Amino acid sequence: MSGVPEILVLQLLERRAMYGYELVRAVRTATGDNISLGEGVIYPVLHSLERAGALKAESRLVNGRRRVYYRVMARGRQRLLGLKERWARIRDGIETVLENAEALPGQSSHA
Amino acid sequence: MSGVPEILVLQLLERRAMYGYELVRAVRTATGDNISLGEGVIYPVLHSLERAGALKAESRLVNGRRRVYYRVMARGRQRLLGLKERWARIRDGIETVLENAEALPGQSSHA
DNA sequence: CATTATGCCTCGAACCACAAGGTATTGGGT
DNA sequence: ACCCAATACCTTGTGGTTCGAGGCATAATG
Repeated sequence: MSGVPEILVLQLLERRAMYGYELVRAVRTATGDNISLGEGVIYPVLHSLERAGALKAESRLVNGRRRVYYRVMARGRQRLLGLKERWARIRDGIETVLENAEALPGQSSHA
Repeated sequence: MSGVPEILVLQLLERRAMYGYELVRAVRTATGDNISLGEGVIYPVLHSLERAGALKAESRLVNGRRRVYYRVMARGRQRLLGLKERWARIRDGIETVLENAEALPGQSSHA
């Protein structure tokens, strides 16, 4: 329905290349602690996006530890655009229903 | 992640009792054609909400056809409140990421 | 009398989310 | 020297959501 993990991953990677473990923390901080995705979500998303040609992986060695950096390819940017439109429709649809529901019963004060 | 169908069903039923088939069209029109949920989504949601005590079903016969009307119970209103909060967090989290992403790279023209 | 619309439903598949585990290295504490 | 936390990768199992594609039955329309 929402594709929330994908949209977050793609958008964050569009700003700069990151590796999975870093992305897990980035999602939490960049959403103002509103959304938190575990490694069990991030890694599979990363792999499927790479298989789809949306991301390109590059393995680097830093401090003796292996990091797999991902950067967005053209196909990933396209996909992000589609997800954004889809997201806007869902958001608008829900907001419309929630607002109309509060507007009808009384003149109310809203929240 | 989002619980979009549930929140729509609960919110629409809070305004007035409806039956499943009616709800399918109500979702489409109330969201301004932004969201469309099939019967394969609506009916299972209705049933699980009823099992959870959030909805109460009442079968009526109209024009020789059977209709199952659902209305929201106290537990359903509570659930809706929780879903709304959850929705607000997800929405804010995503909007934050999407906006910051466009604000940083260049001054851009946005879309 | 056949097709459409109404109205209910379920099933299989795909996806999402998470906790829990597994592997390996670095760095700190004691 | 030893252990444990943090870093960094990964998968697997379980459960919940969402979806499309059907199946069933009656009423209205052509």
